[in-house]
Amino acid sequence: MASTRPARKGVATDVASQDTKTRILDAAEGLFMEHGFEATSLRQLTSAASVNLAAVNYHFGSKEELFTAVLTRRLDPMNQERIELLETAEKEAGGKPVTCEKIITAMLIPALRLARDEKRGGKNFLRLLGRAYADPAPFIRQLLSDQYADMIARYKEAFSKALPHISRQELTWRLHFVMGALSYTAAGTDALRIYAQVGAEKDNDELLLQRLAPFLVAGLKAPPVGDSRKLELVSGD
Amino acid sequence: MASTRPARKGVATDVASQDTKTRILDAAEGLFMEHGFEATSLRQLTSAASVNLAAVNYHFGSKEELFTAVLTRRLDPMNQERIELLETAEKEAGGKPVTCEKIITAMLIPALRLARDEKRGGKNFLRLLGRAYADPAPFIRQLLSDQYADMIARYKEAFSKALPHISRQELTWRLHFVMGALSYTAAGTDALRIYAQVGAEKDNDELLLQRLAPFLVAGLKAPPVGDSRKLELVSGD
DNA sequence: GTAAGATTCAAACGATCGTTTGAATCGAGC
DNA sequence: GCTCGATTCAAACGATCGTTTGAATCTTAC
Repeated sequence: MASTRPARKGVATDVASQDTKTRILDAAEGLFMEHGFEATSLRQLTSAASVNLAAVNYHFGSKEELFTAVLTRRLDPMNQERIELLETAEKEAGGKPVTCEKIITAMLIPALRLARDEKRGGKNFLRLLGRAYADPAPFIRQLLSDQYADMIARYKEAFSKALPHISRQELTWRLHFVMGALSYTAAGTDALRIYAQVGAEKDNDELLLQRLAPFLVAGLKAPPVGDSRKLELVSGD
Repeated sequence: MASTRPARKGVATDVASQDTKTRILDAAEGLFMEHGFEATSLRQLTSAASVNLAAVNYHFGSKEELFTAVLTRRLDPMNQERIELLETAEKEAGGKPVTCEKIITAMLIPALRLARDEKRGGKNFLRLLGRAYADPAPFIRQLLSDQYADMIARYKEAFSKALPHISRQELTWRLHFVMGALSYTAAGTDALRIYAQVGAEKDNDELLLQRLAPFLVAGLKAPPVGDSRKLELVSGD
């Protein structure tokens, strides 16, 4: 019996298992998105994927490792593309700072492309990702932290050059807000049913990002607190 | 040996059950926040509350109804306070529109007050609320929709007067982004461990909202898309 | 064909889940 | 005293969970 991991041997091993593994990953992506990690059972998952119940533990080791695989499959390339787009923009700008708008755009485009690629998860994955952001499970926190560390560091550096009047500390917070609005929007849980009034629109994804980008850029460019006066915490003049 | 409560006995029925119900609600608030709804079992919950396992079903009917009670206990007063603060600001402004800053402040203050009131859940509840925002479970979606409908409608009206150049449709989206940044920040799952650099600060809550408010105000005031030119979706000159 | 390993399969494992039950216990009103 | 409704309690319900097992099946190399 294979204790932890079946050692790869032949060529056919990978090809044959790839099909089963992919079916599991696809089914898991949809079900984890729809019901969450805990509420999705391996039985309904393997049933939806038309594979045997034991296949998950055989190919991935455990339910948690399957979830990790589902996330990394899409997240790794997306964040890689984000970094590449940023580097391209930096080269085009020569030595000068990249504009705030272009940095945000570089950040949003890979997410938009992923949302549009129905063959590769489409909106489902972004919704799953949005959920994962709010999940306190340690293995999820660790996973996201690892996956995002490089990308966030690069973008923080770029924003710092584009917005020299914003302190690093302030920028850290604002990037946090940006990721919050982005992940919440991506999750699209429609908490307050506000989509009801705009649901008739088509091609929601591109339109969504075209609305989100100016909002985020304006927030990032906002004058720092305490510049002119403090926020008034109590109403009154 | 029955109860460690020598408490006063008036209407014994209500007082006794109130105590048990409150202990259940308090324990549930912490555990749901920490592990989520599905991952929290009634056995660990009732054990933490020092009540019998059957007490949850006796007092609340089911696990889902308990979750609903946990949320509404804090959410109802908080949103009520939000509406009252907004009405106060509107009266102070006479017939003129309330400024965007004051509207946002009226929205954030009740959340800040709740986060500070350790006796009534404190930060734990806001984190739980942030998680609930990203949960796709139908009964949670319905609950939040019901709880927020009035408040959101009132605030959208106020923002519409303060920002007459922003279309209602655009405003709907931007309020969505605002709620996203707010709930994500409130959840405070520290997804990317960005707090590490600012963790030394004290009184994080007030400081947090003082940073969040200008960010959101700037985003709300941003010129609408297509005002001067479209967002460039591909990098170029 | 045969051997060896990779993969699939049905079945069961022990554990834990939310909920229900019926008796025991409590407090208040007569 | 007693009754009666409200509450607590231990115990069990049936169901479902993630995981493991060992044999059956398939694939590849000789």
